[in-house]
Amino acid sequence: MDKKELRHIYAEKKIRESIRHLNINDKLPGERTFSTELGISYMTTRRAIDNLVKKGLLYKIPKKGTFVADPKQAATKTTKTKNLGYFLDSSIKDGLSSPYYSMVFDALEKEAGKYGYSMMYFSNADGSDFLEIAKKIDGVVVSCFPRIEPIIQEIKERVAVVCIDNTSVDKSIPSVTLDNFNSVAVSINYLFTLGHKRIGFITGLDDSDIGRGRLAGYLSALKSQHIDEDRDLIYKGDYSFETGRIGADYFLSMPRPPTAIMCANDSMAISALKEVSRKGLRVPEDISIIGFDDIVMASQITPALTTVSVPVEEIAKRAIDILRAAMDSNDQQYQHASLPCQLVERETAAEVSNRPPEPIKLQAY
Amino acid sequence: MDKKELRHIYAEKKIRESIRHLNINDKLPGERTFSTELGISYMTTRRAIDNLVKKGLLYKIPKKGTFVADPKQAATKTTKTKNLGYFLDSSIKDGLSSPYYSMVFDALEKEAGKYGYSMMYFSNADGSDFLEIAKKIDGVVVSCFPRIEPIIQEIKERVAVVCIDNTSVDKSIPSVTLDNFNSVAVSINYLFTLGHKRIGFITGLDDSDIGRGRLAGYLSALKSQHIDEDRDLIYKGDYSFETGRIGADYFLSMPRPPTAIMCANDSMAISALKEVSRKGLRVPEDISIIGFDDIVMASQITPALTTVSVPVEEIAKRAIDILRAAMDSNDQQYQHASLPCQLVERETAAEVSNRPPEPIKLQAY
DNA sequence: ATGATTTTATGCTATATAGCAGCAGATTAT
DNA sequence: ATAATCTGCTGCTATATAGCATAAAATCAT
Repeated sequence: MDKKELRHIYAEKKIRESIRHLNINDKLPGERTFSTELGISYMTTRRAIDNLVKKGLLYKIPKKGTFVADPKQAATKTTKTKNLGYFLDSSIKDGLSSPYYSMVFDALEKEAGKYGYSMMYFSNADGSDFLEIAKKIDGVVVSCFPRIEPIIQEIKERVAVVCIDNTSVDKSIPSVTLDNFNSVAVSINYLFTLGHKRIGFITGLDDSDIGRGRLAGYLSALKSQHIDEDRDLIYKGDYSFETGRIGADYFLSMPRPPTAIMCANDSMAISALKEVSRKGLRVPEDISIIGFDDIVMASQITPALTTVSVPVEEIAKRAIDILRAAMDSNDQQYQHASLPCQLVERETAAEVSNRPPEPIKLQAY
Repeated sequence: MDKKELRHIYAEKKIRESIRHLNINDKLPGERTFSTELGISYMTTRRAIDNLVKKGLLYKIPKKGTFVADPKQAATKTTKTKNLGYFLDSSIKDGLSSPYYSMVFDALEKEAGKYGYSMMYFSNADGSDFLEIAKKIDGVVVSCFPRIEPIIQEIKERVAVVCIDNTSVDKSIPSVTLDNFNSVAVSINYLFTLGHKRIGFITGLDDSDIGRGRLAGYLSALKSQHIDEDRDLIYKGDYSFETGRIGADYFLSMPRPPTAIMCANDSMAISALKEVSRKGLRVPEDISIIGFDDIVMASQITPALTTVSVPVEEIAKRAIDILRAAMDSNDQQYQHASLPCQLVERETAAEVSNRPPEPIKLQAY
């Protein structure tokens, strides 16, 4: 080390050399590693790294480490807002206070924060000016539903877009979705292993991948067991508590009710659960119920809901990754990820009972 | 100098004080002057000054010195962003996916949208740069907690601020809060009319108005009925499901358990409910439970939770009103609104039963 | 006295140590 | 085997000393 050369400049050079062979997004060794290797104090080494970050050769994820940056993207810089949006169709019941979407938004905010982005939330209330909105953000995550597709296409012209939960109709927008089909199929098979043969299904809306995928998973699982599809065992819900209750009511009033009910989301499952027990039947002794989403409430009600857990953090991570890639290099890639979900066995699904449910005894209210 | 206070923070405060009498554009004494005066090292003092520069109270002419800045110039945001923020302390469990706060945020977004504002969400993750954030918004709603008060005071210098749920310690920030005291008192009185005399209370945290107000309401109601305060009937919770469960457990293991439990929020109430029924007791036949917040889940569990409904929309409306006023005219008004809440009678509170609860019979899990 | 030179004051940079907090892997206890 | 606990790593913050550079002030030589 040249006597006159400043330590941090020297460190900078050395670090630069030693990362030459690394690839983009590779993680650098720890800061103290460089420090001891170079025989230079920790803070000075750190400073050298910080300088390289400022110069765009490296980037940091706070608390995580330092990584090799893409030199191309360092060059491209327009005026960024450093804001990302989350767009939720107003037809979603309860908007952001709906338990599933609030989990998603919370996860997005945490993930975005890692890269210095702030999250905005937009519901498409009447009179929303999407051109104005687009100016406020660099990219947007959309809980995509067909009915808002025109709006999304409009936004797409302006900022990076990624759909979650559903894909766009023409697949021109990258997406992070769930393996709804297999998740439900696995759940139904689980009910089979518990001895259930008559399994009711309360659907979601059939206007989206989610609703269709979950129903298809149900039908496919039945088919794999050579059980004839019985339209009477399918109740058309819309994810609302209301239809969960009515659906349960409908099933219980059948001459031969199903011994298990799978619901396309947790809200309906919880509502069905409530209705079933209001009718004097016990869950899971008399009837098993499985939901979908694993909202916070699911594990906390009594009995705790057996349901399909959705990898919300992973969705957020992927979505933000896609947006960052799209924002940095202007070449949009049409990637579509479909994430697996996990059946969580709790207390609302059990072996089918041999005797039929007792006659219904309405409680007075 | 407080032992726990950071040196540079302390220095910042002191410097702030000592420049109060100076006029705009006056030159400050040298950095080393402050340093020796305060008995704090030069670099630390320097850092304090740099912070004040960042905050817009001072400005520097390189190599020349530091000068007093024009506060108006710093405060006056030239360009309106048409964004408002919602700031939630990261110590809040589950962040925005916590049911109460997601309701609040949703209501804020809807209300803000009426006036053409978009909502942003900020949690104070490590490394958040509040000065950057302040640039993105015209005003911010803060779910105020004492532990983030310093941050809020900092934000206040830049944008309009309103606290909800709690007030700021020095009351210098307008607020919209709840009448926690009377709401709980009314609930306890309601339990009295149902014949309950031994009423347990699971508290929230006593670091905020909310927690203290709700506890005070409980104590006051007891007093009004000339019931001696019994410390054993107060369990210290923290709003989490965990403490709800443990609290219920604690009460049930008493030689003479209370016949009713009031909880400082719904999460603890629901969790307590679950624990009580897990122990083989029935709600409300054996024990009554009342919550607070009326989160979405409250009306949907079985049995539906009797709870105190919080006027979330009204909170949002008032908060946005205050922000709009503050943003328009630059004269901040120190108004403090306290909104009444409504006891919602559902299924978890009923007349006290004459016979004591049956012996506890643990279910196997 | 005036220009040259040295000193000093002052803003700023370079470099260092100490310690915290979160996380992960290792180790120990149940 | 699992849970609980410890330990060490790692990124980060707080605080400090040493010393540079420049400009003003003081000193000095003529």
